Amino acid sequence: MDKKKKPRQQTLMSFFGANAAGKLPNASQTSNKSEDASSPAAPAPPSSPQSDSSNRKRKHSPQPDAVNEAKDNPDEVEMPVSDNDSPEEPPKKKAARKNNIPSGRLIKKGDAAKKAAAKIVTPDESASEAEDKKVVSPRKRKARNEEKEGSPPPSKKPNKTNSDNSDTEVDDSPAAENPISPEPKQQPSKKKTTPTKAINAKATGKAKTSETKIEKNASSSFVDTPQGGTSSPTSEFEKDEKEAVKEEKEQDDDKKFDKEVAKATVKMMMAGGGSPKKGSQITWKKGDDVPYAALTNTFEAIESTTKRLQITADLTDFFKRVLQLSPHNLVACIYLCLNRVGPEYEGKELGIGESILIKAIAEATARSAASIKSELAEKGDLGDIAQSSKGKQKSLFKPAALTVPSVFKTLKEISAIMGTSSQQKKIALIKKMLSACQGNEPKFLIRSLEGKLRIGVAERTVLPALANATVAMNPDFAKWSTAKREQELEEAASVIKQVYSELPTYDEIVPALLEKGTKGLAEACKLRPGVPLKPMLAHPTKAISEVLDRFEDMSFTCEYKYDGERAQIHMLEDGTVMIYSRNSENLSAKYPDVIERLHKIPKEGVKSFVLDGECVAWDREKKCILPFQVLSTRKRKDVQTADIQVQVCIFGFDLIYLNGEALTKEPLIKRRELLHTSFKEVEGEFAFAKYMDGNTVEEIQTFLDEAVAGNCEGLMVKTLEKEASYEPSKRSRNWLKVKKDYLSGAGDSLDLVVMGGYLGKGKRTGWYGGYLLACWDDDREEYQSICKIGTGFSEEQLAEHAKFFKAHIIDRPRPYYRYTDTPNLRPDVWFEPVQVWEVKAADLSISPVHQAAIGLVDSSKGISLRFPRFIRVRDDKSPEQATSATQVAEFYRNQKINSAKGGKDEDDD
DNA sequence: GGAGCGGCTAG
DNA sequence: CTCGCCG
DNA sequence: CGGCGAGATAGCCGCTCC
Repeated sequence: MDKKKKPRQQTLMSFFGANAAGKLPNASQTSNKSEDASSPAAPAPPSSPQSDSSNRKRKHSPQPDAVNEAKDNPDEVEMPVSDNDSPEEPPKKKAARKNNIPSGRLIKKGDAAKKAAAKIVTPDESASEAEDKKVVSPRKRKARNEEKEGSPPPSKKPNKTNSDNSDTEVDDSPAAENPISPEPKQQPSKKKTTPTKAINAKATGKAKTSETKIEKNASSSFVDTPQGGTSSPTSEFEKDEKEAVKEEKEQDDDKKFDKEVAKATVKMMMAGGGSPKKGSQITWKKGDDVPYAALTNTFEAIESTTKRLQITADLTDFFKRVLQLSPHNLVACIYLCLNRVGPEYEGKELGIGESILIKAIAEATARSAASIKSELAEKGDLGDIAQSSKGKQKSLFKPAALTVPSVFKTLKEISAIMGTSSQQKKIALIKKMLSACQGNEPKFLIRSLEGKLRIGVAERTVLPALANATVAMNPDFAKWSTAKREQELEEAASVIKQVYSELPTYDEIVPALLEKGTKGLAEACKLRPGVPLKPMLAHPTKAISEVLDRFEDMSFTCEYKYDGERAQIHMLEDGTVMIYSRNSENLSAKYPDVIERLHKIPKEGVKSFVLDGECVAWDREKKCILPFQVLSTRKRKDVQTADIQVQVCIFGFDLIYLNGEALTKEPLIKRRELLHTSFKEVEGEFAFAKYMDGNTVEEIQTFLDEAVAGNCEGLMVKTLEKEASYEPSKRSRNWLKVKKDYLSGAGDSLDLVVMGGYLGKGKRTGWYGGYLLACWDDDREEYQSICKIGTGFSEEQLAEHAKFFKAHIIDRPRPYYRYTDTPNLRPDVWFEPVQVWEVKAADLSISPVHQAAIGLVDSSKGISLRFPRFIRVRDDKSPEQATSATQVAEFYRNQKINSAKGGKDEDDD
């Protein structure tokens, strides 16, 4: 692991000639200096002949050996050091003074040192007031810590140690809450915005209470609950029964998990822990439509905790009430919980985004879109904004209260609107709903429209809750023993998950459930061609040894992992063919060519099937696989076979259904055999995924190398006999993937300069959620944007960065910042070029927007990074020591070469 | 006909 | 992808 | 330690608006 990281860094360092950069801040600093100074080629002022001539050389030599070149001019690359005396001056011009300046390194966690250093670097920016302000995480976890035992947050903020003060401190210096503020001028005012669960939890006291309840309950008595009915006093023999159940069957993990859930659920049901704040619970008349508020109150309760069992319990409780009073609303409730307007494969989407929503809220509340936008930057949640704005608006007459089906129906309507002025129509519908909203409804309505409920609920929570609720409706439930309840709950959860994974359609499952209960469900809802099932997914692994560990003495197989798009191909008895994506989206319109020629593939006697495979771009002339980027240029709608540019080949690797029989329970070895006996390959159209059943490291390594050489991403490793069924719900990650990245040094590592930041949303409110990074082009003397980055940070780092950059905000980009000024790319806040980050990326690609190494690989387009992630701050590097444009270009060319010939050779260096 | 946005893929 | 939380 | 949910990334196509 280290092994891979290290060499790469060394490579970079050697490019710069920066001796041992990164080891000892001080040492390296001085040595850099001395080396610079003593070097005869020392950069010298901007106009120095040296730098000029080297520039020229670079420009004229058509395709020089880039490595050598970089080595030739290490000083030039590392030369300029940031300094802010004259910010508009290109950095290079300041190079002459570099020896006097401690460079961008300054910033360490240590306080005093940092203050001093920061001052030197930015005498003009009033960094001072930022300094003493601690960074308080807006996150719930931290607030919880305070609340619970007052343990200090993970960040080593010095003045945070005293927990008792923390609350007061927060109140005292609200500005410190958010190390960043959207507009530097208008400092965040007193009002502390809390998008976080913690504060909610604190306010209601709920999360805590329920925790306690659970604890207490586990050990001793329980309380009667209005919902659960009167429960028999089981606590004494609870334990024995639990034991009994436990040893009964030590099956596979997933079952165990279900069991745990079941146990906990029983407890909570008995304790009434499932019902959020009784007072706020909304009831309605039997047979009426469920009030929307009943749902949003449930959401509110769920949002206030992160405990999964608690969430399940809350949801269960809600479903129970719906089952009791308005079962006909259940489907709509479920869809709203999942934030969907219908089954996935129908592909219905709202077609609403942030900007449209802002407009709608603005109109509905008579505010300006601009003011909403700036509030959004501050608060990070449109739902909250809608809610507070709404409060001010008192409507003259009250429209009828919203109900779950009415909201659901309107959402469906919205998703159906298309064509001219569709946006206006959508806005009108949203306004109408907003005006009928009360209480906490706007918050969740808006979040639903945004497509992000952000309360911690998804399929894997809804399904068990649904199961629990159904079981609890059993008239005998109250009479059952604890063990019986647990068992029933567990079984139900497992059945529902199983059924859902094969037929992911609530429209069918729920009615069947209502009619037959969980027992008859599996019989009623079966895998069926035409309805996409959840695909089996793979778990990433870092090493071949990890694979061997995991599968120990089970038989397994390795397959090529093709670089394309997952394709689940269905053929019905009547010959209809459909293709679905990994997310159950219907791709049939995208691949008419595949559908047309699919009849050639099945052998005699195959009447219906569901086949799992990968759809890959295919070069018919060279008969080879093309990269994903080529595939992605295919049209998606109304594709006519005649004008298809990118040809495609399907690589089949699994067979899930054949001639009326589901094969999901069969082991892979049998499914694979059936696949091979039921279908035949057609060159350039259909092939079986290449596989190898060997099980030694050497064999696998060789196979992996071959796969990579054949333009594949790596390998998939799957069990053949034991635990080898196709059951996504059971263990959705029972397959492993080994990526080539691992082989070839885990991608490229670059050192990049931070140019600007984007305000975070949701749980990143108050910090920068992402940053714009650049490389340094010394020919053009400018920083060129290369990617945005938003991942790889811990929360602590997020806080540190925000605090650090606050002292380096500038009101407009430096003239030597090169980027494309699109709204998407333009940072919310610009920074001085003061810090270098090490960033890792999977790939480099020609970018339509980024500017790195422009003119070096493509005359008008720059290069960007794919999947960049933050590794660490490079305090030992000044911004002009960042990876240079030439190096970026070189990386880009290098990867092409490597992928062309198999990538194994550049492991080290 | 281009900009902006939404929605999908990928990891 | 990464992270943090939960069980 | 694995499952899950949430927040990020690049890049492409398609629809709407201007």
